Amino acid sequence: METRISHARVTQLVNLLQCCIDRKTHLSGKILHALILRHDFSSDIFLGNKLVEFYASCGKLQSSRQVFDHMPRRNTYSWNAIIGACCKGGLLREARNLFDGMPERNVVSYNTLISAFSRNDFEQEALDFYYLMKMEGFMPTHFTFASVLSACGGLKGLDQGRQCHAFVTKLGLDDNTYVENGVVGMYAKCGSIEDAIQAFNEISHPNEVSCTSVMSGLADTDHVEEALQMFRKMHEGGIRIDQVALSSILGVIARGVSGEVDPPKQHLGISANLYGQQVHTLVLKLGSESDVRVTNSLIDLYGKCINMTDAELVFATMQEVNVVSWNILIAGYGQIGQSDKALELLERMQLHGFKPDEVTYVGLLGACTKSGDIEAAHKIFCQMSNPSRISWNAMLSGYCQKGNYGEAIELFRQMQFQDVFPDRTTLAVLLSSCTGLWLLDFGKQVHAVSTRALFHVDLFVASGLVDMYSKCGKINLAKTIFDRMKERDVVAWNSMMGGFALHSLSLEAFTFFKQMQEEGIRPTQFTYASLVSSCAKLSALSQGRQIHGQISKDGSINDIYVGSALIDMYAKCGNIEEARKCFDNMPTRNVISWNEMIHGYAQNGCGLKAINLFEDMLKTEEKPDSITFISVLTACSHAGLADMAIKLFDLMKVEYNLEPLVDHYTCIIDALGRANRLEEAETLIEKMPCKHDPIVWEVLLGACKIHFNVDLAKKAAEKLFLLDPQNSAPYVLLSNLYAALGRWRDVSDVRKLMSDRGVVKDRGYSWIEFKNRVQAFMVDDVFMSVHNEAIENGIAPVTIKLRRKCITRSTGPGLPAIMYQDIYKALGVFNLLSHQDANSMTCENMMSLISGIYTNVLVQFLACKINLHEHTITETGLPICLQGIQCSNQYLFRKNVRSSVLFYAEGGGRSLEVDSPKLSRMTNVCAITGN
DNA sequence: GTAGGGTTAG
Repeated sequence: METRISHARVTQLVNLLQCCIDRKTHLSGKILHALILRHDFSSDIFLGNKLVEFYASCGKLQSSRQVFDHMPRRNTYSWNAIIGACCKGGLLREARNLFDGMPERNVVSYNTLISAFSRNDFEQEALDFYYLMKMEGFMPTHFTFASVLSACGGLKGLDQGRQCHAFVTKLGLDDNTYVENGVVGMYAKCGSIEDAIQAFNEISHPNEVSCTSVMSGLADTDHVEEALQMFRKMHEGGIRIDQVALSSILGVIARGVSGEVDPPKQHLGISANLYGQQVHTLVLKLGSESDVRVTNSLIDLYGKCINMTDAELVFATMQEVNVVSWNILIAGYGQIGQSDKALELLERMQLHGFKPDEVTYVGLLGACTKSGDIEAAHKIFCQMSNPSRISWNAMLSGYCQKGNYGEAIELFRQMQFQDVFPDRTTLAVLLSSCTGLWLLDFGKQVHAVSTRALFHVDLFVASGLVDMYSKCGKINLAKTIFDRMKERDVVAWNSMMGGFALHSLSLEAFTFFKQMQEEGIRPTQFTYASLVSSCAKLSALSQGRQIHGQISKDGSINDIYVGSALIDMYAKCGNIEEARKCFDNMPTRNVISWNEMIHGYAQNGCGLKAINLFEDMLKTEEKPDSITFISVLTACSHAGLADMAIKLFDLMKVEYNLEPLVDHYTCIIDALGRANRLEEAETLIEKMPCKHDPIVWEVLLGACKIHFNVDLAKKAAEKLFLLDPQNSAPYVLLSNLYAALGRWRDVSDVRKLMSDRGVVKDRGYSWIEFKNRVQAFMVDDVFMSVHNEAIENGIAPVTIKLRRKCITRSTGPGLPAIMYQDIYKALGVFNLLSHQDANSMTCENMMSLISGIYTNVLVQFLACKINLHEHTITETGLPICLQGIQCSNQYLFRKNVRSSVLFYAEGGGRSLEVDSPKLSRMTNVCAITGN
């Protein structure tokens, strides 16, 4: 009797407690607790369990724990209740300890833990518990799979996810809505959108959860348009649009605007604001404006649409605001570089009692960086008490974006002292700083660290490595890393193509461009800039024009770097009017554009125009830099304006505070040399800080050759023998000077000296654009091997007629043997052309042809053969594109200046840094034998 | 008694 009464009492109390749990009424529950104690019911396990649950539901974890600790007897439910309470309160470690110590577990114990770990972003731990559960012989339920599938999605663990899916089907649990949605969500999160859609289609009654999962999955895989359609279908199909769906669709639209989507779908950007307003209306209609997460998504979208007015408006009318809302606003202003507004918001939020968190500071850092105030960013960074890796990264990338590479590297050192470990972003930023400073050794260290941390296969890190190695001169290493990459995006391709362009591996650049388009990667302005620069290096005008056309269609034409590259390309192809047209059409110009145009005039022998343009530039905001002066000084020397060169040289030092580099001195020596002011040039060299740099002596020697000054030429050559013993240039130059004077004995003496000392003339390469293909020719290489390779590869070989006898007779006696060989080689190339299609030969083609070949004599010889238009020969006797290449190398490779100047000016034979195995691998290469 | 889809940053 007594027990029956107490049993009824207990049931009554349990029911009352359940009411308190449902309504989270703390006070009433506490009164019940008091009642339980007073009537000595505290030994009842069921009541004790309910009390644990009740306190947990009110967020009173401590009380929960107290009840549990004082229970005289406990069962599995009691343990599950306290574990659940800890999970609810976020004390996962505590929950785990309790789990480990409980005498007997059941499926619910596992499910509770799995769910909690999965929801708190500890997906791997959640899976570990799942595997443990199976090992201990517990059968997973639909509750288990709902969490486990979600964990697989969070880990992007497609394989584990598939295994779970299979197991679900095997157990026949695949008809549960939660599990079905779990499967869809898992595939969507893993990026396997086709599987997600298939799983979705197999659901008999999809609900708002299923639809939202697919929608987000579509957006994450750049199918923004389809994601929008999904939302429309959902709306029309009468499926409930809840707050999660609203928040998600706003995120989808925001994605379409923030440039994370391929360019063709970017038109969403234009209408995103409109879409935003439509969903905004829906939010109001459904009464969801009270949900912070929905309104936060809304202000985020307005912010991304650069519609800060509406963003502020929503913010002002929000019923509830949290830190995230403030952060979104700050990021919105940061994105448009309004750091003052962002800082003002920081003050406002603190005034309203909100404590800025890490995201706030990162947003502020971004705002300051964007507005260019990197010192302010650093100040904010210093105020942060314990910056996380993300904040360090934000600061590092701020420095890197502004070109403060040294600071970035220094900051990284500090980061290490603080024991903050780098991640992929850190390494990528660091690599780009190494690249900026050409710190190959440091870059290699970063490579080693990346490899150890297994980041070297990461898309961003690997692209950074490719860029670092190629910009630091290790193009083959760059290529190896590129080849080993598992996935490649447009940035990776751009890095590689930029490397090829930089190293004058233009044919590789073209091949890669084709390949990347075949793989469906859309080129960006960086791609085009590299490619156009490659065209420029080859003087490949028709390819250049084609690319120009594609650029105009693609909309990259207004890019400042693409524009500058086009100017360079046209100028190098001798098409100065078109270069100027590009320059005039540019919506904005920077110092690079000006330099490129001035340089273009200079290299095309339009010295005065270059100087005039330089004067125009001085009237604008843009300040000339070191390179501007190289261009304009080159112009002076080519135009024979030695005094002007000296005047500008002084201006540069005095007015613009620019320290003259070897290149500037070289220009001055060249200008004086061409003007036959050789003694003056010599005196100047002696006074120069860089008088031991071989290049200046080479230029002087070149000038001596033009003006037949044997004494000074000998002196310069002697100097070069000492400074650069393996350089063949002084021997060739000197020998050619003697040859020009008919001093054949001296010629053979120099040749003998050269061979005695083991100096070998480097090979030169020539190339030609013909029938829309760029063909490269290698001098002094084994013609037949390449020829055979071409046939093996199914490339139609081009016939080359060798008419040695004929040439020897036609040019007559008097020229040295070496000259015959050169002419013979050149004519080999010429015959190739004339044999194929002499009539269609354009002036540009011819310019391309001779740009790679030899001496003044030869140029004139060929010029009269094909009636080359008069204006293409400049006052110095060198063809336009020839000078262009000379200058282009000065621009990029200081080390090659010496060889290229000589090579092109005199036919010494040293050429660009092309390694022969690479060249012979080119499919469309032809080589011409010497001897 | 335990479950699924959502907001800010690099």
